[in-house]
Amino acid sequence: MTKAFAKVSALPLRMLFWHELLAQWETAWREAPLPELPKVSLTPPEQKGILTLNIFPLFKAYKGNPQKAAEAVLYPLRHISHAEVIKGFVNISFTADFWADFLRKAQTASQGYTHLSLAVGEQLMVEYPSPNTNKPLHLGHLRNLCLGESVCRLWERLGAEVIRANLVNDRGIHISKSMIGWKRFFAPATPHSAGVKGDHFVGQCYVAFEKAYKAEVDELTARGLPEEEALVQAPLFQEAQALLRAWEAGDPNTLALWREMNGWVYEGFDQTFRRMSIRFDKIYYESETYLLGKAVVEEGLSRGIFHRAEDGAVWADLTDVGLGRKVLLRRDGTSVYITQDLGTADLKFRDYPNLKRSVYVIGNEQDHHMRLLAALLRRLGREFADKIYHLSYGMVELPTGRMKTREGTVVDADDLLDEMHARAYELTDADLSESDRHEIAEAVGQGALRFYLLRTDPKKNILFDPAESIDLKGFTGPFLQYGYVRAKRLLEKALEQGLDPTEVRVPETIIPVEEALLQQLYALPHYLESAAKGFDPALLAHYGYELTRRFNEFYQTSPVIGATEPARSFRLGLVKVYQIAIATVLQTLAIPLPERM
RNA sequence: GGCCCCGUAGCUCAAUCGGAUAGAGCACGGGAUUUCUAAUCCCGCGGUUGCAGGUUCGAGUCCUGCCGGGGUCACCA
Repeated sequence: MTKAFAKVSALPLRMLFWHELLAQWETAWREAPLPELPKVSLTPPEQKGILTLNIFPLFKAYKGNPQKAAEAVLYPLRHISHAEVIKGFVNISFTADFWADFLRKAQTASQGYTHLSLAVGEQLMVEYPSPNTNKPLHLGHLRNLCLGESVCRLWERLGAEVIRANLVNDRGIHISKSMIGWKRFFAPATPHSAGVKGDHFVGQCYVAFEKAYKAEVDELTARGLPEEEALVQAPLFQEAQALLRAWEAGDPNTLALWREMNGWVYEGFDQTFRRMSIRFDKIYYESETYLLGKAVVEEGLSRGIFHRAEDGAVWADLTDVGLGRKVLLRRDGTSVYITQDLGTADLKFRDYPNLKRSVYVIGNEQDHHMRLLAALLRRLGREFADKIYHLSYGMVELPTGRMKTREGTVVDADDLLDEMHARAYELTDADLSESDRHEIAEAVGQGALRFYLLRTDPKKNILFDPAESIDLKGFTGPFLQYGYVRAKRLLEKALEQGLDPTEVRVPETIIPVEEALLQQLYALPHYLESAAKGFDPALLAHYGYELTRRFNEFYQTSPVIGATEPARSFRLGLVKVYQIAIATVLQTLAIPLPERM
């Protein structure tokens, strides 16, 4: 093996970024040719090496001789300074030349490092967070917003064009309830006159309705009416239904109030979106798409795909694909939730015919619903049906269980953002100006919250303990932000002394803390790709943490500016590339970069 | 009841296509600051990966059956 290695090490060296290097190796292995290609992974920290080639699968072909298998695998490879075989693993290290070159190139070339071209020319739509307009945003929406935005940014890193779309559920019985709540208990007040943020104001109307409605239901059940009956017969519910019919009939007064109240809500939402640096390229309103859905159902009906029951309701039979039967139009001809989704799905692809993917960021409580949607579109023969991807995420739970409006346990988004800000403010340097302190507090508070919501596998539920709330130490957003700030300040100091991080000299030796950091830095493109393709920002969050842990270890133990050449310039380059990498991670997770902390 | 998701240290979470001695944070105990920001670093403590089988060179990971938790199966959204 050493012999084979000596041969290849004589080849000229050229530093390649992750994807280029692996592609080159794969080509070499295919030409070799090997009975099977080895898997490449990062060498675990306790082992010496950067990359590990797994050659277990080759044992059969090489009669269980690891040395022979390793030789065959290593033969065509370049850039390697050291290799050792342990069991079925070949751990390899890179030369100091390679690393110096890497540190230079990573500073000047973003393409292939912080920006990849794996999805260039692809267009993809991400729909999030699609709120109802009867209540303010809550913690669940925050998880949705963080996930959605991060997934968008991940795909943009891969070179894709991303369309951020929001679907506003602006019609339906819930809006009618808010309107009645306002008429009964708040009119003629407005958010302005009440001094309340618009979405919160409308939320209060809704809650007021629900409270009065519940009182009516209680009274009816006390008089011996079954609850099902009481829920329908309560005067307030009747009124809400009448209002919904008036809305569908286009009653001018109803529409005017509806528009005004939705306007209040949008203004409130926009404030929160702005605070979170979220903007949309396209906003769909259900009030504008639900009729399209009805047309789709009619189409399916005329093509014999759906059928009308005797009572007039329209059904789809999906029992053959294990999804049972599903109503698409009520017996009175009005549309249900899935009806409008059919119309919206069509519209998205009419607006953007070249979408490679249409992503829906929606909680896992709607897994079944999304399966129905895809199955219905497939049945309708929509060729885009398979381009739909449901990014299903788990719910945010409290120690007491689910958040419940009725029990007042809903964690409000705006309140939480304020609380995080206040918490972070306490840790800011009192010598700074008030405006600086608030700017840092906002960045760090949001950083903590966003990291917290992103660090867990999307499909898993999150347990949110309001008492303990969000940490600012340990495995947190501020930990990564702090690493970024440290690097930034160090580089500023170096610049004051006229040091140039791009002038990276080849060090005599690379010490373990440097190599551990280099390994992580090198793997950035790998994590960007995995996180994007898996629609899983948590992968990147963990990467960013591990990266920063290693940076801190390096920072704590190894002087940079005070070091002697050539170590100084090499370390300075290392710090610079770390700064580039951690900034890439934070930006992709949509976590703010504070200037100082 | 059918279907889907989850179950890893006291708590919150990792573990890449099935790979090395299952790793972090919090909490707890101890230590580091004349040096580029200590929101940091180092050391210690902590495990029958829910249970029982199966597949194979190798299983937290795949298969089967149980147990526990959550979701869903609306002419609600």
